[in-house]
Amino acid sequence: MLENSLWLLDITSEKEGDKNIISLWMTDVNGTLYRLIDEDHKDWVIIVVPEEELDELSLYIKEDGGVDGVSIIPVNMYLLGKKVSGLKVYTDPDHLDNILKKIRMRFPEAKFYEDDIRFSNKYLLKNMLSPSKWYRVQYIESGSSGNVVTGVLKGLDYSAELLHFPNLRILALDMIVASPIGEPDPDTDPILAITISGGSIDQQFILSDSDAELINKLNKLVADYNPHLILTFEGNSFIWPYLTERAKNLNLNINIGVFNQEIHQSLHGHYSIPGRLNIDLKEYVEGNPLLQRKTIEELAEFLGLPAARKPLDRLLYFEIWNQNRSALLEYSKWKVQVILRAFELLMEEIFSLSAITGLPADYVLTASTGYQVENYIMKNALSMGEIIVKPPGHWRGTYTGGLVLPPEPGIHRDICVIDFKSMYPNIIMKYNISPDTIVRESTASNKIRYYDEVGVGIDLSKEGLFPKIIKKLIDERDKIKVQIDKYGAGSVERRILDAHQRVLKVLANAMYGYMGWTGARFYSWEGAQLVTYLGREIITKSKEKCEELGLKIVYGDTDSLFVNYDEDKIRRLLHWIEDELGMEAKIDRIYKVLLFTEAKKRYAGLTIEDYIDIVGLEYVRRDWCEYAKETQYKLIDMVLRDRNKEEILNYFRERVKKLNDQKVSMEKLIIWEQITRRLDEYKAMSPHIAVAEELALKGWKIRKGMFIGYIILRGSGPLYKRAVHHTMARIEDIDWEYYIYKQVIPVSARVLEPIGITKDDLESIASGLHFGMDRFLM
DNA sequence: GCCTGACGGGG
DNA sequence: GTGTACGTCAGGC
Repeated sequence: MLENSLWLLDITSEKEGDKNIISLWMTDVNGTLYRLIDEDHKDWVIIVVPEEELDELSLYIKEDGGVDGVSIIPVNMYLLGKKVSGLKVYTDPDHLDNILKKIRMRFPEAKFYEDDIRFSNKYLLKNMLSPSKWYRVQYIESGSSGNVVTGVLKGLDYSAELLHFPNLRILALDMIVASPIGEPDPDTDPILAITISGGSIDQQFILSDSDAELINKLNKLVADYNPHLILTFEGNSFIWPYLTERAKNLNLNINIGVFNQEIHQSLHGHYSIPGRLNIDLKEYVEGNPLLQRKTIEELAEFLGLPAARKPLDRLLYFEIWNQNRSALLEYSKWKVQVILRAFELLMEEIFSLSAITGLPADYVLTASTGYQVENYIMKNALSMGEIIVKPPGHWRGTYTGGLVLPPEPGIHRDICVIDFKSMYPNIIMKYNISPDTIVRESTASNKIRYYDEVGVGIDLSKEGLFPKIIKKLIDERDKIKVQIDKYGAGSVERRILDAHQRVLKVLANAMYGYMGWTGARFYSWEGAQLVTYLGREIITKSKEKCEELGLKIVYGDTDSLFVNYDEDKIRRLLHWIEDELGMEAKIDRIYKVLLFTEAKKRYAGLTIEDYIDIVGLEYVRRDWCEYAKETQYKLIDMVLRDRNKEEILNYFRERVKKLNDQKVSMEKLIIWEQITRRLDEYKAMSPHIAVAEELALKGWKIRKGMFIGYIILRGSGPLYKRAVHHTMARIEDIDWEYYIYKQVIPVSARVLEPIGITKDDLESIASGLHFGMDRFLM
């Protein structure tokens, strides 16, 4: 038997003969790939029946179940906090369905659990394994073919090693396809080029006779290089489905798995490449709220990577391919370089997310936050003796959320923001709120705390699953924060630890949202409702305390209070919060100048660090054109820095004049909006929907999540009849007045009204410009 | 003028 | 396919 330190890349399960075998795909520190198989893993189901039927059920399965190889273990576990006895029945996955069918008929009362978890995931959960971690592995080598060591797994121990990654071989890939009419179709439109880069490879295959050649080259190149990871941008949503379909039409395969297996679609639109990780950075971008437009250009900018010489829109690929091919080929090369560099910068985060949640590094990005959190909860539930329940699935209706105090409109000076530290996670811990501690009956006792106001009781006799998990996340994070200081700024170790602690924080913060999610296995409507209720209580009491102390409150939202910056009173407030409420609050930021309109959730401030902070206003939103947003930013800057009205109005006039003179580039006039549902599900017409329908008629696939960038043109009728896709707009058709009166003026008025400049004033200036007046008298 | 649908960012 | 609160616009009557 051999032993080695190996890093778990991925897990797959497949049928070989009549056996379902698990393959662990691992790599050693040098990058040698291992496939270790485990044939012993059985699928299982937990069956809970009334106590008195337990023996009968056990006997029935043993004698009448009619299936060989079944083993039964009696278990005592918790079902959402309630102790239950049941049977854990192990068998092959193929037989599981059959057995369940029979038992269901014979024991109609029986409840089944954990039969809805994927076979390979059960393996990880049962053995407490996470991908993207190191293990001490014992195995018997059964051969080694090409670049892969194959063997039979004999034992595996967790290794605490966290601070380095194996030497991974990485390939980034991009593909160019185009069609004269609309969306390229794999039935008719060949692959025009494939760009691949990574390690010493830097290649671009360009279509000559047939694209079959391109596919063959791709297959060969992947086999030769044997990468651990294949990176794309939009691989799962576009490249892989197109490539596999195109290959099928040519009687070829995309057989880029480690043993030349085909790539195939697995869960939730993820494509699985056996033995390799398929990481699609589009999915990273979609999960990162700091990125608005979800484009590769934005990702590059976000990470400080070089920009494309000129971003190219997919709608124009056909035209560009025919007229300026080299530009398109260069663009594709730029894309793969961005993908490679971006992954270098993001790998710590992605691998941390994988190691902590227990989902493989490629699938973890495909999974939404809810499923990431859920997998982490499942890991912990199992080790705490909780049965993993199924999602209850029915929506219990909406409930009241956080409390928002009305802002005091106008300009304020020296305001500080008091912020409760991780308010919801702390409420969950302090009040023991968890699906397994909720009590529905209003039984008052010393072990049950009942909240009349929301009609929810909490069992205080044992610590709940969610509080335990949050505590663990916080403890682990604290440990890392101590460890982190041992390493120098910019070191690999520090970056890994930092990514790790950020993921722990994100998960802790996501627990409340998960609790209120209808689709969650551990959905707890009562729990989520109680959390927000207690949050409102805390903020209300703190507000009253401020008033008592003589701190003037100008605004507050959910877990924050904006008060005048009086250090002494604030110190007393913070102590009171700690002593009386048992919560922790801190000074989050201090504003020299702060601007509020009448609207909640919208303000702008100048911090003591001289940083302009803009919240909720049009400047931070993507559904306003760039030109209007730039204007608003500059006006905010001028207002907060006490520039005089004349100067401010001069700037405004200059901005409107540029539009009036038609001297603004079209790019800055694009309005971006997202398609959030299928087109036939829309009840109302609006510009971006009209444009999307237009594109659909031209043969483009309109997918949920797509961004439509449109321009408003001159003409009559509703806006949606005058909106065109930005690639199809001509500058001479632009409705400049729309941009003046419906874009620039509203966003300007919003931030100028607090200093006494009205929308009417601005409109007079604008109309004055039409008539050739360049001076406005107030 | 008022209501509804749709969108996006905040905490 | 984590939650609720909120403002704003366009469309449609």
